Amino acid sequence: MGNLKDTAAIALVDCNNFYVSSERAFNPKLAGIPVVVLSNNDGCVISRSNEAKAFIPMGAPLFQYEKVLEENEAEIFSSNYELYGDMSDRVMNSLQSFTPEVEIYSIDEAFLGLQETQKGFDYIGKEIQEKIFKWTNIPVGVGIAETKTLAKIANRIAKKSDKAKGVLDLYKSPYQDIALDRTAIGDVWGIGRASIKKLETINIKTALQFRDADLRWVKKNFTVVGGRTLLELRGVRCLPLELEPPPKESITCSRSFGELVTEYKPLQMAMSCYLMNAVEKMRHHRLAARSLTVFIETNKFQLDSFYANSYTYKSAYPTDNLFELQHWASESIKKIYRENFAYKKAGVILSGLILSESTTARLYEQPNPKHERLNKAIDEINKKFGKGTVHLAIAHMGKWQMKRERMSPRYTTRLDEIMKIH
DNA sequence: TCTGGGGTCCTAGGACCC
DNA sequence: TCTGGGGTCCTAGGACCC
Repeated sequence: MGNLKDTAAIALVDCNNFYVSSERAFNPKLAGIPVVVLSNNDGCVISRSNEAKAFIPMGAPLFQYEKVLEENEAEIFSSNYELYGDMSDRVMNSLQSFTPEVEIYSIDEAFLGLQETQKGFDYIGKEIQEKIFKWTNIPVGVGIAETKTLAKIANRIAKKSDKAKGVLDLYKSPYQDIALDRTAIGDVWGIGRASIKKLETINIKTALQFRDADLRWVKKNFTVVGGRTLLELRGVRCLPLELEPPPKESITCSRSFGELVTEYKPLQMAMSCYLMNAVEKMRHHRLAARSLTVFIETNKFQLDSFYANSYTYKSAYPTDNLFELQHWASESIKKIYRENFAYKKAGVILSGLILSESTTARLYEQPNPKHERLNKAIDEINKKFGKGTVHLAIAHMGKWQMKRERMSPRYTTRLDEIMKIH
């Protein structure tokens, strides 16, 4: 971390409407028209092209907007995470060619550490934008400033303003005060709904007002987190670039069902399926879990008949063995399942994760070596033939599976779907 | 009929210990 | 009788992020 001290500026590179842009990257017919991508289960709109932003809000439930979408001749896609994940890798790999100081912050965002050069940051920003588009077909915005929080603000303005054309350098800029004055407090990274409300009562409405507020008061009312945000707005770097991804603390797999589930059996099957996903990911990271949480819930929009519960199974012996975890899961579901409820959603959380090679030897119960070999075999097959090729017998399909009625081909990761390009 | 999923960090408060 | 006080660990829940 010491070598990062001389990083002059931080750039935030953020893909525009990332899921929509990924769809467009392989389908030129989608250019210039309204396009939206839906959440799992085709429930909500989670990515919109600029044309679609004019008439549909973020997070809009599809059923409320089907008519509007049709009137505007919008193209609608189910989410295709294999495609987006692969496009994300391409963008992130491309960014590495500009600097080794790349923090992958999310599927569509990265922070870059930039050194001062003669070209100037604005020039570098434009270069990044141009090359990423050339190499991946994904348009990005670039915001540059002293800190992550300021870079976020620069990025936001860069995307909104026609003049900036997606790149804005606010590093030691005389325009910083103007930028902060025009940024609503709720658009500051780290300031959410609850904080907006609290700040309203003392008449703080802009990023500039927050920056110039009393630090002690902010710390008292918004903890150290709020204090950091304030200092970052003043140009004091509190959030360093994290070049190595921090070790995972938990892995979740949860889904809403395509159809409501009342019976025990299909619930158990769904849970097995989610567990397999989660365990596959966990083993991929060479981790083992100390505890497993299972949760179920009915439709949260129907409060009169709502039931939700969870149970956490804990063991002194962390495990990465699917069969053992399957046992933990079934024990847990038994404890929280209630008859006569229509369940809408369920999930599993693996937590207390540690590196699997550091699991302590067991004094009494030895893990079954047959199981271990079988687990390894499953890893191999899934790696070779794609996720979820091998299932536990109990994890077979059912009506609870999610709807994905409008999915595009997985152009980049499935050989059999590559040829479907129009 | 239909309303996503996957994370982290922080704090307060209880249990427990000396 | 006037009911210490500090430390640590754990958990639940809030807040926020993409």
